[in-house]
Formats: sequence, structure tokens, C-alpha cells
Amino acid sequence: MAARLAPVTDQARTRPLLLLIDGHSMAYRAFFALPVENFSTRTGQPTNAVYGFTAMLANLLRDEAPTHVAVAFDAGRTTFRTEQYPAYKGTRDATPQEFQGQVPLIREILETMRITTLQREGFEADDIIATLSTQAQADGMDVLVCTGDRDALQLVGDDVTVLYPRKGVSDLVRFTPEAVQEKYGVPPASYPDLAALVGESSDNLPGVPGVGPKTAAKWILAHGGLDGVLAAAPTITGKAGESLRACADQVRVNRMLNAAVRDVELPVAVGDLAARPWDREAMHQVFDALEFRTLRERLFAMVPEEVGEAEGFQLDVVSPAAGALASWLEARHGRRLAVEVAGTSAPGRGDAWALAVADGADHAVVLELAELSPDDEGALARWLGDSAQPKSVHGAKDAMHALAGRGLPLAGVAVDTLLASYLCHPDQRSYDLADLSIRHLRRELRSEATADDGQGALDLSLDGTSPHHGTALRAAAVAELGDVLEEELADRGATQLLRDLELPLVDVLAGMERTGIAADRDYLDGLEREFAAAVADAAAEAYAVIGREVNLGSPKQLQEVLFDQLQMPKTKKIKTGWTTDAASLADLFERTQHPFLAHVLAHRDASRLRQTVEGLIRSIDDDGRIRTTFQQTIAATGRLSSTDPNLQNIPIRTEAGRQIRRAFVVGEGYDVLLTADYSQIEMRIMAHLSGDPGLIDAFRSGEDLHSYVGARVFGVATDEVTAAQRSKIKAMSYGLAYGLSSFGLSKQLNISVGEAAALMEDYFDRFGGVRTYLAGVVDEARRTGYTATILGRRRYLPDLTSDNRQRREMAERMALNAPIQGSAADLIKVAMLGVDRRLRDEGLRSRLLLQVHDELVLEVAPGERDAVEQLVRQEMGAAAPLSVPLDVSVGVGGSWHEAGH
DNA sequence: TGCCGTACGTA
DNA sequence: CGTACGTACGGCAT
Repeated sequence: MAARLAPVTDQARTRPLLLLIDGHSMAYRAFFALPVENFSTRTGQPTNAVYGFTAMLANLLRDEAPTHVAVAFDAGRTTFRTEQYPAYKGTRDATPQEFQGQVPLIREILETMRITTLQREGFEADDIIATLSTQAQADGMDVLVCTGDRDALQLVGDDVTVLYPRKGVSDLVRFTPEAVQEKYGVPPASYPDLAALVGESSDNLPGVPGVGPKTAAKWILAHGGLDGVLAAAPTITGKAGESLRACADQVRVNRMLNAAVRDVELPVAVGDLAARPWDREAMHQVFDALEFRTLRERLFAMVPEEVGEAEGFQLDVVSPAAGALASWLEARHGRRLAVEVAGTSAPGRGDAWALAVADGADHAVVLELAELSPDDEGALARWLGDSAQPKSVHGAKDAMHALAGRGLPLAGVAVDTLLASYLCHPDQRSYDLADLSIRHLRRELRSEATADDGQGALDLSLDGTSPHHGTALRAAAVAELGDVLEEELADRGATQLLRDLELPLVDVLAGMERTGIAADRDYLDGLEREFAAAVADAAAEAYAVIGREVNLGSPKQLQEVLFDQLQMPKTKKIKTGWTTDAASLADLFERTQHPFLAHVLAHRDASRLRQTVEGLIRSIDDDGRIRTTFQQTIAATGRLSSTDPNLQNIPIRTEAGRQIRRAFVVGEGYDVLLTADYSQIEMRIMAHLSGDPGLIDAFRSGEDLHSYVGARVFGVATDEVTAAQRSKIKAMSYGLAYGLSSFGLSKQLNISVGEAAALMEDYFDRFGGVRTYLAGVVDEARRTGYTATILGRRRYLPDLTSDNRQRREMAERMALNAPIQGSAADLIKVAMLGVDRRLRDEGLRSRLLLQVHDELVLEVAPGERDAVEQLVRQEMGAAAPLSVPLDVSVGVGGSWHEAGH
């Protein structure tokens, strides 16, 4: 059966409805309605106007369900109005810079939503709206005009309603003819007459002094319109009459200027404005970039029946009769088939209940795993475990964990569409199969029968042919995506990276996750009590100092205490006031010596540690081991990340923090934990990539890197470099790999910007290759659009050519860092594959447990200590041929703490 | 309940 | 105004 889109539903409307929006005016309203501090991207791009406008648009689409939509913008500075009356809109403040930049973003969004935007040199948006509105009425349509410009009220009629923002952009007043009459006392057609008399300060059109809407309406009604009023001016008595006579010319000008032009020549007809299906892929990209997560969800959730173009999958789904699976698979022997598993994938605790196999040629089988006959189960297990039978999977690691719950293997994954998408677009936040399907296949994964939420509920498709139809659909999508993405991978030079690095790594990571690391629960319980006591002590002392109890974990309450009650000097400004972060509190303590600060800091430390310990205790599985999940598609640089729990951020810097590492211990049946880490891998990669002779020499000499560099920068002998000098150099060296500015360096080192700049200058004098390299990286990335690591892993940085300085400079820093951080990630991944392979090849029981970016943790079986140390050193050291040695330091011990060095 | 902002742990 | 992450909490909107 085919999965079909639901038809576009129309809310029983008899006449088409045209929605016309004044883009500029509504965006401007949004800009002032939403605090810009709360709406900007990570890169500093302000987005309040974009957000407000889009949210408003979403509401209108939902509530009004227009059949036709257009957004009109003002074009250029000058219009026929400014030509006739130079002072027109003359009092308007220059639009803020932060607003200007947002209009193109709004246009981008509209484009992805396939909404027509219109502008015409010399005219205002209102004129375009008046023109279209007039045409639409003639075509028998209803019209909704959404604008913050009151002049549009003249358009209101039986078929035309104006939505005018009362407050913000979400609260819109509906102006029907009755509403206009009610509010202004004149019919819509007379509104411009009234406005001419009253004036419009936002347009810099003065009105008749002393004449407000009430008087104006009275006159207009009495004399049948503005012409009548002006004709009768000599007879109007009183102060107001006098003013009117004095201002008659201005009033005539006002009336001429506020008349909407209804016959602007436009490149489109009303019929062309029919709502079109969204370009969902492009929308995802724009919304990703703008970091509008919820708004995007709202939009997509709101109009699920949108997207007319995408077709469903034509899929013949069978649930083979008992014993028939083998022949189904045999008929497709050697062909690449897609596997999709319905189940849960917690490492070591996974389970699978259904599995679909699709052949990419409209055929799929769906298997209810609990109901498989022994024959079928055997056939399935053989095929799944046969590495010679190529498969495509979306997220092979999760599938492996789920299948493991049924004792089923998964081998021979030739394409993982999740990894492939990640390699092609590493900056994306999610690689949801449904989105990829739309994006690459132009097919909607959703079917009437889907909604398989993995909770085991049987999901009967409409024609009743197969349960878990959604799983089959997903398998079909994976089959096709596999082919499409292979080509995209090739285009992006990432074929090898997938085949030889990321895919083989899946098995290694799955193994590490399944194994987990043993934890000493009793020890952790003890730590928790210690830290909890420290928290309580610190809190009590803090309360005693200020004479009341506050929530020390609340930055807001802390601000009140520090800056209101204790009147301390203000720290750095943040969105919600002034920062209370540790660095600022420490700084305040230096200056004020106020004991409250010390207690707060102690409280923070202790509660953080307690919280970490509590999280770990919660994560201990029944067998006493903690299992993390390594995310392979999150970090845009190519690093892994670790979640649930994150074992890549276990404290190490402070003594109290290090105690936590004592809780990670060697498991039963094993001898010791072994840690192996690369020393200064990022600096070594910088040396290699830059080819700087001085830096390469530093590493080859075997001397302490920072002392060596310090000696050259300060012009002294290596052993004369002071500790202070060394730490400055260290900060700068690492900073360079992050795109550090002299300003940033000065702040970090507490020195003047001039000093910092001089320090950097001295550094670059001695290590000129570094400067050349760093400049070259950004240049090349700007040219090609991406950076590349040693293994060719790309990161695309379109913002390198942005007009927005903040965004551009952010992208530049990313470009500086991505090749370095990413190459380090490449190397340790290569090393992991090597270590894993050697352990297996040499028949060792020892195993990899953790990776922490530049460190591997292994569990060593009795008698294997020397062999493992040797092979780990070899594999890590030989991960790639660099022009500098890759030093590896190794430690062993009964716990992670003892094995550390 | 869910989201945002702040704070802070790691490399 | 230094990159890359994940987690917990408070506070607020819903």
C-alpha cells in the first residue's frame, strides 16, 4: 500500500481568503515588543523581530487558514510621497541596526515557506496591499490585511478586514467596517479624511491643532466628507474653526499623502499568491540557524497536512508466513538491504520488538520478533550477523543495542544513514529520519498508518496488511537514503571517512557502552554524605552572615543579596542582571573580603560535587557498572560526546573533584584500569598543520613545550622561564587554537590589551609559521566554504562571508579551531580502532571502556598489563604520521584516579 | 510540564 | 571579545 498524505483540509470555506501582511511594519512592531536580549542566536545575531513576525505569521496561518498569502515590504527610502512632501515620515528615528539585519532573515523564512514577497520602488507596502486587496475583491475573495499602519483602515469593507496590533504582535484588533465606525465614528472610506484632520505623527503629518478624532468625525459627518469640511471652513466657529482655516493646506496635503494607491503595477496577480507547500528542508536550515526550536516545531506540528509535493512510499509490505523468511532473504542474497528496528537502545538494557527489512525496490518484510518461528529466527540471526550481507541502517549503534536485547547480532553495515548525514552536515542538530526523507527523497515518511511510537502498541495500517507499518516505511526510506547519501558523501570527499573510520567505530563504541565501567557504590554513597554535609555547613554560614535564608542556588536571589542588600560593586552584565559566576564572585571577594562570598563559593563547589555524585549513583546499573552513551553525530568538529551520564566531564582539576574518580574502579575478573592520553595533542597538530619549524622543533626536542616556547618568546634560556611566564605562554598557545583575541588574552591574564597584543606579536615573531597557517585556514575556508581535518573531515562555515560582523568573527574562530580539534578527534578515533583490533587479534581479554577526547580508559585482564600498555602506546602513537611525535602517557591503577597521571 | 538562562564540569 | 560539549537548577510560561 502507499502511505499517503492527508489531503489539505479546508475549513469549509466557501470563498478564498487572501492574507496580506505589511512586512516591515509588523516586523518593526515585533522588534519593539520582544526584548532583544532574550532573542539572539549563539553567534549574537538578534532575532527578536524575526521571531515575533514568524510567530505572528504562524498564528495567522493557523487561525485564519488563508488560501492565498503575500507579504509586502517598503522599497527604498523615497516614494512618490517623499517627493511630493519631503518631510513625510521625516521624524522617524533611523531604524536601529539590530532591526535592519533582521528583515533579510524574515524574507529568507518567507521564501522557505514559499510565500510571495512584494515590493516596488517608489511605493510603500500599503500601496501594494491596497492594490492587491482591490484586485482580490474584484475576484470575489475575502481579504485580511495585517499591518501596523492605520492608513490601511481605509481599505476595510464587507470583504476586507484589517488586523491591527494593539500590543505586541500577537494581540491583533479586527477592524471590520462596524469596528472602524465604532472606534472612529466614521465609515472606513472616510478614515483618511479623519486622519488628514487629526494628523499622523508617525508620518510627520501635523493635524489641525485642537482637533482630535471626535471633532474630526463630527465635522466629516456634518459636511459629508473632507471636501465639505474644507468648503465649510469659513463658517466653522470657535478656536477649532480658526485652526482649520489656518491649516487647510496641510490638511489637503495630508489627505493626498494618506490615500492608498490602488493600482500599483505588480509582477503577480492575486491568483499567483495561492499558498504553496513549504520547502521543509530549507525551513529546517533557516530555523536551525536562527535557533528557533519551539517555533519550528509549532509550525510543523500546526500544519501537518502541508507539503503537497512529497509523495508517499509505494511499498509492498509482507509479513512472511512462518518459515518463509529464509527464502525472502535468499531471493535477495548479496543485495544491500535496509534494516530498521523498533525497540529501545539503552546500552546493555536494549530490547527490540519488531524489525523491518526493505530491499529498496518496493518490497519489505516486517517481523514481530516475539513471534518468530525458530526457523525464521535462525535465518534472521544468520543474515544479520553475516558481514558479507551488506546492510543500510539509520543509527546502527542503537540498532545493535536493541537487537542485543533479543540476542541478535548486527554486522555488515555498509551505510549508516545517520553517520552519512552527519559527515555531510556536521553542524545539524538532529538527523531525524523523517526530515532526511523529506530533504533527500522528497517523500513524506508519515503515513496514515504510522505513529509507531515504539511502545509496542500494534500499529495497524489502514488496509490492515501489516502491523508496524511505520517501521517498514522507515526501512524503505533508509534503503533509498543509503543510495542518495552515498553520492553526497562522495561529493563531499567523505566516503572513506565513513567506511574506514566512523562505521568501524560503531562496533567499538557499542562494545564500550555495553561493557560500561565498574563503580564503587559504597564509596560514592560516602562521598555524597560528605559533600552534602559541606553544602549544609556552607549554607548555614552564608545565612548567618546575611541574617536570612535564601536559595543559594538561585542566581536571581543571589543578585538580590549581593547587589541590593549588600550593595556590592556590580559585576559583568548578563541578560538577567549581573553575573554571579564563580570568577566574578572570587573577584568580588578579593575586593570586598566579604565572608558571604566565600561561603557562597564553597556552597557552589560542594553542591556541584554532590550533584555529580548523585547523578553517578543514579546511573549505576544492577551489575554495578555505569554505562554511558557515546554520541557520534553531535559535535560539529568530529569529537564524540558522552551522555546519560556524561563521563567526559568527571572532575579532575580540584582535589575534592578528583576524589570522584576514585569511584571508577576495575571490575571483577580484571586486574587494573589503564589510562592512556595524548599529551598536548592539539598543539602538536598545530605544529604539524602549520609546519612552523620552531614549534616542530619544540616537540622534537622533548623539552617542556611551554617553557621552550616561553624561552623563545621572552628571549631567555629554557630553564630561566618563570612559572608566571610559562603559564602566560600556555594560555596564549591554547588560546590561539581557539581564535583568541588580544582583548580576550588580556582579560584572561589580567594584563592590559597592549601587553597582550605585544605578547602575541612576540610569539608570532618567533613562530611565524603559526600566524601564516592561522590566516591561511580562514582564507581557504572562506574560499571553499569549509575547513578540513587531517582525514578530510569537513566543517562548512557559510557565515565566513556574512555581513554581520559578530557572525563572521564567530565563524572565523570556528574555522581556526575546527581543523585542530577535529584532527585530534580523527586521530584518537583511528587509535581506538587500532587498539580494539589489536586486542582482538592478539586474543586479549582487556577492553576499551571510555574515551575522553585525548584519553582512553581500558580495563586490563590479569597478565595482560604489559602487552596492553605496549599496544596502546603503539596504536595511539602511530595514529597518523605527523611531523612531530605523538607522545602518549600511560598510567595504571585500581581506580581511574590512581590510573591517572 | 517544558523551555530558557545561568552556571560549571571536561577536553 | 576562546573552541567543543552535557547536566542541573531556578524561574517562568503553559
